[in-house]
Amino acid sequence: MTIKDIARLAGVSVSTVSRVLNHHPDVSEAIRAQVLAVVEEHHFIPNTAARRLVQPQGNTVGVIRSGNGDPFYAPIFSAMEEALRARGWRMCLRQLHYSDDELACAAELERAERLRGIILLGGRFDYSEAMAAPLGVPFVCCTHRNLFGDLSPDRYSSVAIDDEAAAWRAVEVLYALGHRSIALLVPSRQDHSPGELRFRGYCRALEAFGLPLAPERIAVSGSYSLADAYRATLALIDSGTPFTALFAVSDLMAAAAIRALHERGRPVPRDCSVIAIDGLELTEYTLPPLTTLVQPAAELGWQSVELMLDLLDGGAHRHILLTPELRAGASVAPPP
Amino acid sequence: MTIKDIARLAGVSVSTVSRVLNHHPDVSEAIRAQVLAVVEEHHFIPNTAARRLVQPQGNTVGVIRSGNGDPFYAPIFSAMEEALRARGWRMCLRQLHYSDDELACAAELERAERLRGIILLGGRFDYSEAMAAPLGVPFVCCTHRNLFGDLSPDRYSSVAIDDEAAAWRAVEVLYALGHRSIALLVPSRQDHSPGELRFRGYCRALEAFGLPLAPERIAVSGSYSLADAYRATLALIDSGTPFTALFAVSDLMAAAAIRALHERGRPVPRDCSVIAIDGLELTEYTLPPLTTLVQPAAELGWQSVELMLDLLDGGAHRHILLTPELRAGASVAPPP
DNA sequence: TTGAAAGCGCTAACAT
DNA sequence: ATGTTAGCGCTTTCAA
Repeated sequence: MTIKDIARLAGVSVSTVSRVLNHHPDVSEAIRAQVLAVVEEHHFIPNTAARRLVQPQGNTVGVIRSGNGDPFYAPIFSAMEEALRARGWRMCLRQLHYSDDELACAAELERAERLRGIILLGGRFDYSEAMAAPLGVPFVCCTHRNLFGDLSPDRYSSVAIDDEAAAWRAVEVLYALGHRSIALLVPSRQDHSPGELRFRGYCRALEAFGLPLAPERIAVSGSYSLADAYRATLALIDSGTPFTALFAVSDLMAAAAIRALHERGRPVPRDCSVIAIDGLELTEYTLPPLTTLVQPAAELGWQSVELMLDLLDGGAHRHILLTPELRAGASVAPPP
Repeated sequence: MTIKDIARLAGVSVSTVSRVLNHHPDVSEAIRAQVLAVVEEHHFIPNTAARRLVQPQGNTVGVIRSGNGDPFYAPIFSAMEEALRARGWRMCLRQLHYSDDELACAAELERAERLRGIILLGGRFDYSEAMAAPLGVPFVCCTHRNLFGDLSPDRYSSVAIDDEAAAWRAVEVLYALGHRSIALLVPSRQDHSPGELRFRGYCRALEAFGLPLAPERIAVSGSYSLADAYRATLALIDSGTPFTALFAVSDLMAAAAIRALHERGRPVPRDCSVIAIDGLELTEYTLPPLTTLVQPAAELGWQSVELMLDLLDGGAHRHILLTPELRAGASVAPPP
């Protein structure tokens, strides 16, 4: 079933069918109805491949999802998919692991699927001009910015929270409660990921509050995984370093940390407070409910689509910084 | 950049370039190398739209993801995406909410994207012949089977766990510990979702163990959401109905139930045991770590791809039943 | 082993 | 307002 068949059945030419299908105004109402009737009757849907072949501009946006497996990205991704579809755009997805090169993948996808633009969800912070060079279409970073590479800010767009500021706020909450020995749980001090920025925010906050930065109070887990966070927290506790509060850079890591603390006889928040950043829905129902800075997931998703469509419409690159909201759980309290 | 350009640059004809690109054997090594050199040099990737237009058979499998938002599906989906890509297939994704009609969406997607097959992730259990009729390509259901509709089993394939048996096992674990008043937390008794099957398994198990089926011990939450599960559990507790254990039909619901129990002064597992089905990674790190029947997520994902490719290869429809594994957490104990 | 040419289904000039 | 027709980039007969 092609438009040729529809044309024949409706007693019109293919171009008329094409016009009807593409909502062109210059078709008489009578003919339009006539054609649509046949289309409906046969459940006809035009061949997308042919359409894309002939239309220089497609309507597909690529989404590269890095750090796959992290539940934090799920609602952001869903929001993106919905926003894209609502605006009449197709999405082409590629899921990557943290170690994969998302920019190389993006370039490949762009050419293979004739993408109009690319949204990078959860990528890295260290793009160079050279890495971005193969990309022929605009791209927007969601949940990250290029803070470490030399790629100019007017070469890409982004939506993210201010990780450093968020970390500062987390530490501030603990400080305001009276904590002076605040430990940190982070995957790495210098992996150019959000963790590094949150580590920075932690350092700056301590400094601002006149607290010493004690390296022995920093648990480096090596990854964002629950298992690694759990192990690193146990090691921190077992090292004997005193601390009355812990700032975990992600909800997931905080959950693992709380279990570790509990198992070493340090109930949260009575013996130790825990705060984090991300705001998974589930951690609102854990014991204790986690106090955390919630990232506006849905907004991150649709803002990145908004940014993309604006770009495709000739708009300039922009960088949006969203503010996380403190979700008061029950994992923080004054020091014992 | 098209194969025409490549042909010109390599000093050969377009058909030769096409042959090289498609790994046809009848090309001399010299020419092949010559062409590949030009292809490499220009990072040429053939236009997929043109390719798909001309090839009667595409290489795209559609994935319809229902019940979007449930974190349980995430690892299954990732496994699918990876399996598909590893075998050289493209994936076209559509995310749906529980209320959407996945079969109608599938039919539309099939024609718009020229799909070869469709995988339904997390759909319903009540397909009729009429609903499946518009589908012109084979489909496989992942995590569900058609237990309520009249669609014949040889019209589709499936991979899932035996929900009823899993529920039975969950109840059995509680029974073996000595529990005789076992409550149930379920979204609905008759929504044709996995919950209904697990409800059935619960009923059958009680019957087999000679335990009465007390309707007042069944908390119906209305949905799979944390918030609803939390409310329903509070209502169950507040109703005064005695119970020493609770079987929640999903991990997520169990987490919410544990918090509710805790807040009403019934610590888990000392005062009340809780068991569930699904096996989210996170619930292994909650307090207490959840005892649950873990669904083999990765296997569900790649088995559904396996089934699909087998079907596309002329194979017959099959129905695979996987067995969940008991993950011993710390949320169950003998009754107080 | 290689090349020439037809045609996949569609859109968009251009004609009428 | 409607029809005719030339491609879009590719694969695949069919010839050489």
